[in-house]
Amino acid sequence: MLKEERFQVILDRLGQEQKVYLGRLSALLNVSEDTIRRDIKELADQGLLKSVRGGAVPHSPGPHHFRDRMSHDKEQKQIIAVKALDFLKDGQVVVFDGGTSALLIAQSLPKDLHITVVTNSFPIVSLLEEHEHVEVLFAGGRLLKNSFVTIGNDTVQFFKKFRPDICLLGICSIHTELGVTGPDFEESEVKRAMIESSKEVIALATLEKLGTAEAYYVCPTDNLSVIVTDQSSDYEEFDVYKEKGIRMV
Amino acid sequence: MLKEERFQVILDRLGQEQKVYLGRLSALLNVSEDTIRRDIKELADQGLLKSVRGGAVPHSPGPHHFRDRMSHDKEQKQIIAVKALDFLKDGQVVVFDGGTSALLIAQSLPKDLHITVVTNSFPIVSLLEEHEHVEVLFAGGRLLKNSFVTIGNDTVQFFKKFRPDICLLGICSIHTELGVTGPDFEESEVKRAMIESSKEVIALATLEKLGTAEAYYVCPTDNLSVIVTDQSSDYEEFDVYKEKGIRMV
DNA sequence: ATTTTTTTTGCAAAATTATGCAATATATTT
DNA sequence: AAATATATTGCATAATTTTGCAAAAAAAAT
Repeated sequence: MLKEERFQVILDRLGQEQKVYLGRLSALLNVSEDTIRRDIKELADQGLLKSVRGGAVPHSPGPHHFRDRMSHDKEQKQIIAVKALDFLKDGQVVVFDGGTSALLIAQSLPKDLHITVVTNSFPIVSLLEEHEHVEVLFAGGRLLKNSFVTIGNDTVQFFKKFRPDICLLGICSIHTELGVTGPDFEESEVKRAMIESSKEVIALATLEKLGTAEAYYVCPTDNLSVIVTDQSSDYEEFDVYKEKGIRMV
Repeated sequence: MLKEERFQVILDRLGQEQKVYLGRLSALLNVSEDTIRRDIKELADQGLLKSVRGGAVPHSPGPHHFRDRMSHDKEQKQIIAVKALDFLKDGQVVVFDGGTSALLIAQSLPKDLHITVVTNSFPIVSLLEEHEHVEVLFAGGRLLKNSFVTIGNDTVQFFKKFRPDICLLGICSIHTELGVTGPDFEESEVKRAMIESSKEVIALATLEKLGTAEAYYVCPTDNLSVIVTDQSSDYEEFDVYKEKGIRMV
């Protein structure tokens, strides 16, 4: 029996059931479980299914939905979130960026904090639902379906109307020379507006973001007041920022 | 049994029930509560549900969980929603009011309709998440926590920027002499802005709303093009509107 | 403040998967 | 057709993950 035939059988079954087991397939096709396992691995590499312990399940395709990206760096980002909370005080007006870093901060926000939140992110609003003492100002604009933030000129103009105390800025890439950059033009525009209107910018960056750059320019590193990262140990790179008067946490 | 199968069971249950319990699931799936707890934790990390003490509740980090307390007139409003759908055509720019009437329309919206929606309501956006061909423009402003709409001057200004084809307007109270009125000043302001910018206004009113009035003025009846109600039988009151050139459905 | 319940954490047993290796089958070259 | 190279398969073993249990910690309830 050809390997391709087994592939077909496996995929057919997955088309009908929601799962396949190593043992069953092994018995059905008269090969060892190892073989089936290798088959599944190969199919998984092609993205045709998802290999799981004990078998396989249909691969849920589709481009990165908002929910998926959340799990990525979660530990590191959670660490960052906790550190960043120290900067928030009662009475402040705070901008929350649309990224997942800021989202985790919103998630950890104490219920008794009295602040005004300015944001363009629906998930943030959703999380702040229960916080009675948080006033929310939402930036209008065109809705970006996959990340649930608003963008465009309206959004930019909205941020320009305020003078918030703090901006919690999720960082895609940051580089000592090239400054802060991001992968999307319109989101970069919005970030820039947030930054320029705020008195103080707190950058939220996992270590892997440091020293990288992307296509669209957001702002120079000078605009940042604080960079919050997930590691306490010192890197040489930290010193470059410190010399610029940026506080590293 | 695959771990993924348990995941599926848990998520399925959450799709139907409002919550799931560790104990029940443990018994149902023949695994320890610890395992269920870990499953829930994993699903929670992916944002597929929210882990709570003793079990889990539905939750997406995207919108989705703006709880709609629209039990009141649901049947009548559903009737209205279906009727109102006839007015929506591909290519139109449509304003959705923040009320529950408009919400039900959004819920019944065909997936293949190509329209641009302008709204100040989070629940509307949440419902439109899956509609690929609907572009959403969201009005920024101050967030009203209990109804999840934005209000205030920013919201008003946002609507003034457009010239939508249709405005789907939920009606609190309408009176042949006094016009359309509502119970909240700021919401009235927003409604007025929606109405004034739109070419055509479709009023959504259950019968009990007819002939009543409230504290804050929204607009005269002249501004309405169509009134959609939940009864086909004719009332004398209908004729008054018809004489004014308003179509009754 | 105390009791009860639930969650977290460490740990060991069981199950699953990855890896190296030898045997077999398949393809390619001469 | 024979020889050689390449790929596939099954098995043993090592590494990893999952799972349930028990104790400690934390959170509600009283």
